[in-house]
Amino acid sequence: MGAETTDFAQALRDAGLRVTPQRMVLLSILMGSADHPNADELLARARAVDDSVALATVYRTLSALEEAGLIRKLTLENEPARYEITPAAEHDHIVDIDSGEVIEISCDEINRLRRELLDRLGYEIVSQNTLIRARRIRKPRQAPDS
Amino acid sequence: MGAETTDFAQALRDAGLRVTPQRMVLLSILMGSADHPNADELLARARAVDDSVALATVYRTLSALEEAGLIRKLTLENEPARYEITPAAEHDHIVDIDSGEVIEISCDEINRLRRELLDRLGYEIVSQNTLIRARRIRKPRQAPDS
DNA sequence: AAGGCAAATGAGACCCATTCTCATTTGATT
DNA sequence: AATCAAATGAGAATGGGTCTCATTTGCCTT
Repeated sequence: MGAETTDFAQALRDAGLRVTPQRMVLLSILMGSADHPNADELLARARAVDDSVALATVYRTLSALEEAGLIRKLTLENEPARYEITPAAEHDHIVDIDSGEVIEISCDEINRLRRELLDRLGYEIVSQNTLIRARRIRKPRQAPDS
Repeated sequence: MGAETTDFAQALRDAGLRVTPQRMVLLSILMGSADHPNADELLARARAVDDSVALATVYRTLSALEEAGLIRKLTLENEPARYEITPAAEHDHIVDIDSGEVIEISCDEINRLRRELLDRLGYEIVSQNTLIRARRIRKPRQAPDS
């Protein structure tokens, strides 16, 4: 029993990584985060659970999880990188330049066009990262979620 | 006269910036570069013309030129930012993960879709940066330029 | 053409996100 | 339980980028 816990441990093992409390904590924090925390924020949240976690371990774990494809790193301009669980559906990110908030947008059509375009150029996409800096001008026409 | 030289000086003045030899050198280097140099490379190229240019000036000038909209900063993952003259036609960038080369792709259709999508969410795009890490799989179907 | 002054520069100190080192601990395997 | 490579904590080191400050220089005024 303890389906989620087992999942994390199994996911780590499947990725060829040892199961350590630090990795379990970080993975569960990321899995349970609706936002996109950076390394410092992750350290703070991890320490709330296990106050011995070191920043170096956060970075090492994030690198390992990223390499294993379990999480994704968002490289922003002029601020530390943020992280998210690898999304099932590919999506891009908007950074609200006034609030600093990061919003996800899914865009299948854009992704399809991009893949086609790259294919025509003889490339295969390894990863892609679209960062849109934008300003809110009004309420959305329709709720983005649900 | 010297149309280009005058153009650079005028562009600087139009942006509310003083015309200095350092800025002229950097602007002309960027204008004449087909690649996407980073700050160190720009320093080296600038010093070939005027060996007193300082790295701090390169960064300050790049910030000023970016703020003025004359150039664009490309924030990459795990490597220093690169710069390019603000393109007439908006385009995205492919980083060839094997060669490190940066390739431009224009994608009007993608840009249109993106603008529409953001508009529907109540946002106005301030700037956008798409970075595609890709691997060459074969020769392009058709030459990308001309 | 000369003077005045805010802006720009060069040099180097500094900042800060991230990585590295190394002594110690720990997970997995036998 | 013993073994040992992998992982960790703590703090030093790295490196891209920014800041400080004394000096220089555009540009404006006269």
